[in-house]
Amino acid sequence: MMADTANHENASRDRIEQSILSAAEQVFSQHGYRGASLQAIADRAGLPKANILYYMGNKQALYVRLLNRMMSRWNAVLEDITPESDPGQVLSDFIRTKMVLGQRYPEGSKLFAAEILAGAPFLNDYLSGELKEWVTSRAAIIRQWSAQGKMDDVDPRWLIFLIWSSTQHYTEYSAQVSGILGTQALSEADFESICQFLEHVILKGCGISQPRQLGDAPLNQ
Amino acid sequence: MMADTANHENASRDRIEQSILSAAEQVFSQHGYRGASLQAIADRAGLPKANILYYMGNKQALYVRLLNRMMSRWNAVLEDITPESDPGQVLSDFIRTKMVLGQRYPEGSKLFAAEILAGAPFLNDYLSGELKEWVTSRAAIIRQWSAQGKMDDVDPRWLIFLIWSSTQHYTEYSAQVSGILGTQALSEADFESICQFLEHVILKGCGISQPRQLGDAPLNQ
DNA sequence: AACACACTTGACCGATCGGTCAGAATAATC
DNA sequence: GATTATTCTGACCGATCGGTCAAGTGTGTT
Repeated sequence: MMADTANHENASRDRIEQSILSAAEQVFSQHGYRGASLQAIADRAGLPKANILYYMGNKQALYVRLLNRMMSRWNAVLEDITPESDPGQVLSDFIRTKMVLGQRYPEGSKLFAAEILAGAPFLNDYLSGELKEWVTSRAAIIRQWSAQGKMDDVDPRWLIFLIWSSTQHYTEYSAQVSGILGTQALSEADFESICQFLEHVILKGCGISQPRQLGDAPLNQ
Repeated sequence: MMADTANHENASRDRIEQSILSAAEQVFSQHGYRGASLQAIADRAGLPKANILYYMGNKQALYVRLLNRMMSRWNAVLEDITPESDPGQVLSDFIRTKMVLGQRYPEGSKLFAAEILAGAPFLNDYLSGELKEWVTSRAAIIRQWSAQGKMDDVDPRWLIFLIWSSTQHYTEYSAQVSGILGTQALSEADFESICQFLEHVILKGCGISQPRQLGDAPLNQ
C-alpha cells in the first residue's frame, strides 16, 4: 500500500521489534538473564513465542541487543568536560543527567544493574575497557580541578562512584523507595527535591561553591 | 559417638544446613529467585538435590530463610540514636557500619538487591512496615538535629538513601568497581580510602564539622 | 537381635525451558 | 492471476525445572 518498496526494512518490522525489546527489557530487568523466559516476554509483547525467536534469533542475542541499546544512551554523558570547566556546573549537570536517564529508562537501568549483580558475564569487556577509560579520563580532569584549588582533594573515582550510586538508587531500588515513602512512584516535587539535595551535599562536600541555588530566586538571568 | 542425645538438633545438622545456606546465598544473589536452580545450589553444596529439599522443604522456604537471616543482621544498625547524639559521630558510624556489613556479607547484600530489583515480592510487607518505621523514626531525629543547628536543613530521607546507596554500591556493583579499578577485590587501603571519602563529603555536605579526621594524626586521645 | 527413627538418594513426575521446523498465511513482484 | 518472498505460528524436541517418593543406610535404644 503505502509501503516504501525500496527500503525493505519497513516501519512494520521496526514497530514489532521495538515492542519485543520493550517487553524483554521489563522481564530481563526484573528476573535477570537466567530468570527471564521467552514465554513471559512473548506474553507481555502479545506475540507467540516462535515469533520472538523469528525476529531476535535467540535469547542471548536479544539480551545483548538490549544491553547495547542501554549503553548507547550513556555515550553523551560527561562527554565534553575540560580542565577549564566549572566543577560545580559539570557535577551538577552530571547528577541531573543521571537522574533523568534513570527516570526515562528505568527498565534499562535495572537491566544494567541485574547484569552487574550476576557478575557482568556479558559486560566484562565493556567494564574493563570502554568504561574504565571513561572513568580514568574523567578522573584525570577532576584531579586537575583539585590541583587548581577549584575543589577539595578527593579521589575522583570515589566521587564518580558516589554520583553513579546515589542517582542509580532511585531507579534500581524504586520498590524499596516507594515502599518506604508509601507512594507508588516519585512525584515531580520529590524528584526535584532529590536533585537539589544531591547537588547541595555533593558539591558542598567537595568544597565547591554552588553555581546557583535552584530553590532560590534566580539571581538576574 | 560423641553426639549429645538429649539435644537432637545436633551439630551435624547445623553444619549441613549452614553449608546449604551458604551455597544458596551465592546462587540466589547472582541469578535472583527465578534464575536460581536447586540443582545449582546442590552442586555448589556438594549434595544431591533431594537432600536440599529434605533440609529446606522447598525453594521458597529456603529463599525466605536467607532473606530473614540477612535482615536480622541489620537490626542493630542506628539503633540507639537520640536528638542529643552527635550527628558527625552517628553518621560516621553509620557509613562505616554499612560498609563493613557489605564487606562481611557480600552475597547477602546482593541477595537483598536482587530481591528489590525483582519488585520485592517477598519483602513488600517488610519494606512498607518495619523498614519504613525505621526510616521514619531516624528521619525525625535527624530533623531535630537540623532544627538545633547541628547540621544543614536537608531532607533526612534523602540523606539515609544517600548513605545506603553509596555504601551498598561497593558490594552490589563489585563486578563493575573491580572491572574499572582493574583489581579483583577492594584492598584494605581502598576500603579505608572510600570510608574517609564518604565521611568527608557527606558530613561536610551536610554542614557537619567532622569529629576527627581519620587520616590525620589523632588530636590527643 | 529387633526395633525405631533420622538421614540419604536415585528414580521419577508433570511442567516449563530455549530452540527448531514445516507449513499456513500474507505481502510483494511480475 | 501466477509466482516469489516474507512473515507468522502450532507442534514438537531434548533438557532442565521444582518437587515427590520409596527404598535404602546408618545409628542409638531396648
